[in-house]
Amino acid sequence: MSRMKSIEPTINANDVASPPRAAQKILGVARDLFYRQGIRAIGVDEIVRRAGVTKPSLYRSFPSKDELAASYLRQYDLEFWGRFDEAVAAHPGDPRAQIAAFLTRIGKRTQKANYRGCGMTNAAVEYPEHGHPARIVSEANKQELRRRLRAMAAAMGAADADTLGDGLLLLIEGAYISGQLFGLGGPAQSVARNADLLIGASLKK
Amino acid sequence: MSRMKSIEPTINANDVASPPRAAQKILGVARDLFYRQGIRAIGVDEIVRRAGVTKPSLYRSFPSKDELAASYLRQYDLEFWGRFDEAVAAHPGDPRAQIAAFLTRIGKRTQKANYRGCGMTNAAVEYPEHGHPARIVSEANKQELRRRLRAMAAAMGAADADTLGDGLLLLIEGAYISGQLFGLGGPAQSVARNADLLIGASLKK
DNA sequence: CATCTGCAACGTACCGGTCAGTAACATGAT
DNA sequence: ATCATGTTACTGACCGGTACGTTGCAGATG
Repeated sequence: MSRMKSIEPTINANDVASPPRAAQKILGVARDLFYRQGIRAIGVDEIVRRAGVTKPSLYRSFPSKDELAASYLRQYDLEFWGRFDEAVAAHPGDPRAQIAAFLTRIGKRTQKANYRGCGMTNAAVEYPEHGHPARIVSEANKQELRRRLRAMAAAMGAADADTLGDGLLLLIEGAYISGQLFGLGGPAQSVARNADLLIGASLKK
Repeated sequence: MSRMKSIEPTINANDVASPPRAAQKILGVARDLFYRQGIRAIGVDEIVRRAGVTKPSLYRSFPSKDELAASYLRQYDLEFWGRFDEAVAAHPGDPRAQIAAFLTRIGKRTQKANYRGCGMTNAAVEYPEHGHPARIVSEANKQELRRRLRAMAAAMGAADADTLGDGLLLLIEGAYISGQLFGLGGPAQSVARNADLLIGASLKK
């Protein structure tokens, strides 16, 4: 804090538990490669090569590749809820509009090139084994999403809130998958419209 | 055929265009392991070991592991359309009931232990690279499914048939994924109910 | 000031195991 | 004898992971 270098923010000096610089580069590269090509498809050698570091640097910051994948997903989780809460905050007290905003955004993202769906969902598909570090993060994220969607469905006044919340979750997961299965012009672009139809049908008593 | 062991049905002798006995054993084992654990997670050594054969036997019948995976998916494709057409045939001329039957069956399957979703969908997640043999089979299956769902939506008299067809596809894909993400009691069990609500909302002008 | 010391972050070089794939040979039926 | 099938034994590349030496820098010592 005392010395000023004007330029160079010096990411974080030694204030609190500074992670090694290499760790951040590794996580950044791993995040990119894991998302775009899959976790199993990427070896640690390629990660360290692209990050410009070496393997021991990776294993000093992460106990294993599986834990590196889990770290990637934990960061993904944070960003996911950031986007979700953004949509929620944009329409205070109006859960239907919140869902619409969130799904409209998903629908648009699925139409961008190199879209590869949800990193959480993909990781769970790649690692079906129960108890895998990456899968644990993924499952926790999905269960929290289910909880929130059901709560929002209840706040909308749905007759069967749990069914509507689950229906919205199915549409969302379907959009993630369809977005990477079909390219441009795929079914995922209609996720917001279909969700709105489903909500309408679930509200009318 | 001469010797009788009383027990032992001797699966198929050499009747017609006999594919090597080993090839069928290999494909059977591969199908099981690929579906339950993922294609990338299973090595060819484990396949031949569990099939009781050796590696050259595999590579005489299949040009590569990727092509073996594609063969697995082609068989999966056949069985998939078998189930689909079964639901269709059960309700002639009533596409809404056909969809309901198909989705009810999916909803039930997702609640069985060791359910791992759709082998096609999973393979596409495992192999994001365009042009991969397994992915080609998977994409073709999904595009045909989309075409049929849209046609059925049109036959129902939906105002926007393409949107409804795509919405049904999103629900189906969501059920596949949710079925393996959440265990028992997951959102996938409500897929038929949500689809029916969506259909109802899409039909009423 | 110059030098030493301690330590964290880094790189070199390597480990055994497994990956997909293959060459060369054995077997068994016709 | 021929030919499709099965087997043993191997390849080079890559997997995740590690033992160990090197570098750079902070603070202490003279």
